[in-house]
Amino acid sequence: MEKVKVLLVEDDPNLGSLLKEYLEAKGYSTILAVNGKQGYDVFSKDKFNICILDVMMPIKDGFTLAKEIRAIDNNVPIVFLTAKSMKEDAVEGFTAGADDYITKPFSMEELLLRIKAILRRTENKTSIHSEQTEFQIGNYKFDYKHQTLEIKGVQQKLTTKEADLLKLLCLNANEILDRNFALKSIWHDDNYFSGRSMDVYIAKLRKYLKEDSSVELINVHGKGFKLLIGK
Amino acid sequence: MEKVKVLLVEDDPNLGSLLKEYLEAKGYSTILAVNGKQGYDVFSKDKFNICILDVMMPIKDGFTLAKEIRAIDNNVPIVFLTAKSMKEDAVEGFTAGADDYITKPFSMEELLLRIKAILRRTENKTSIHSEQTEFQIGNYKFDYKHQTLEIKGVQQKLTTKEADLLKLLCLNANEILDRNFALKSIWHDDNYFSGRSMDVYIAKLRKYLKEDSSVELINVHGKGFKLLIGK
DNA sequence: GAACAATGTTAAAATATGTTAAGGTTCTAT
DNA sequence: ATAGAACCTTAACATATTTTAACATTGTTC
Repeated sequence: MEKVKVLLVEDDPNLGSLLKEYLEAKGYSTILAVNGKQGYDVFSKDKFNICILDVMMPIKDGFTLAKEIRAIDNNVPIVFLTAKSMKEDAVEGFTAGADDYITKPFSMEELLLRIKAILRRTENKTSIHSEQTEFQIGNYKFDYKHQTLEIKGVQQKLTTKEADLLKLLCLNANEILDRNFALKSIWHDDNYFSGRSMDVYIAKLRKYLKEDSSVELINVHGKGFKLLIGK
Repeated sequence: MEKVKVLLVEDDPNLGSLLKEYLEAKGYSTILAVNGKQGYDVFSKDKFNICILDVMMPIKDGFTLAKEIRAIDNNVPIVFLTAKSMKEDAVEGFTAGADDYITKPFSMEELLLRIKAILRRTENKTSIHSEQTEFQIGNYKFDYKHQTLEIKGVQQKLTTKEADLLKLLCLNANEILDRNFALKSIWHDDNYFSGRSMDVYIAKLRKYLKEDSSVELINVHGKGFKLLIGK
């Protein structure tokens, strides 16, 4: 994972270096600029994952800077730090294309949490896959993303429902996958018919999985199913 | 543009209906649920653009509900309303996959602004209006603006519909492109015939994309399509 | 072990999607 | 304006996926 780069523009040197230090300690590569003009220069030369801008600054205020940044990059997340709590300011800030704003005083933890929330949202779109997508089931290799189950070089294509159910079973391997939990997760419903439908899929999965005798898909009466793997 | 759908879960009936009214007035289609359980039921039956959850509720609290919602939909934005201002709670909230949280008391305008910020962030990434115009699809290079798809120096000209659909798929690469969302975005209509038309285009795109075996355009039954890129 | 509930299993019914080609419609060059 | 090309929709038929039905088996309770 690449290090996240933060542009921090804050004219108060105490707060600025404090935040920079904190963010660095949390693993973010942070550049601190002390006014809007410098902030713009830095931004135009480098690429950042997120910008944190103080609103009230001499020379060039945060809103103006945000607009200039937007002109260069329409997508980079921008967070405002503002002492003002007035509605109008907030409106102006968001209009300028902000993704969030934090009113001073704030805790550094809160800032961090908001940064994380924003990054998660943006990164999720671009990173190939953050969730687990490949599973080893005995001698089988299950690729959830591609919906395939392979053993001895033979590949079985799975349907969406088959893959969903098998994934849940894998995530709960050697533990009970609760019947109702699975139904709600996949069928979004736990009525009688959905239940019977799931039972049908369990039967199908058992068929697929019988090439490896160390793998078993058993029922736990009244509770759910358990995928027993290996050993 | 389709109306934005908001799921609001708030146990205080006064605050709840006040917010609902306000959001409706602002043009958001809002469903109000009065507790976590009801919120879950509503969510599992319908599709929402954003969820606003009160944290402290009887029966099922907002954090628990958020986890359940995440199990169904890993992407829908979640905002917490919380009277608590403790760090720990905030941490737990964000861990549960929240995109923002607002501490009571808050102004309705602030809520609206935060909702807007989040929606802009999410929609821009996936909507046909995204500014992004060039995409790498395995060994293919797709130029949306010029409507071309190129591999090994061979250039295929795309029609408008082909390019639109491929762009939406790229913006949601490795994730599900919801069938109805795509239909509404490109065909401005989700009736039967538009759907069949889209299926025809999917088939055409599959033909174009079969030069690179690491690229797959698969169907997710009842949901939509997924463009799988790489590995 | 009788009665009921839960699960196993297979197949038919109902939906959804895949694909090709035939019809329309719109655009473009003359 | 009009023929031809390009594009989009609709039709028609094929296949895939999911749900429902039907009946068999297993487990639980008393």
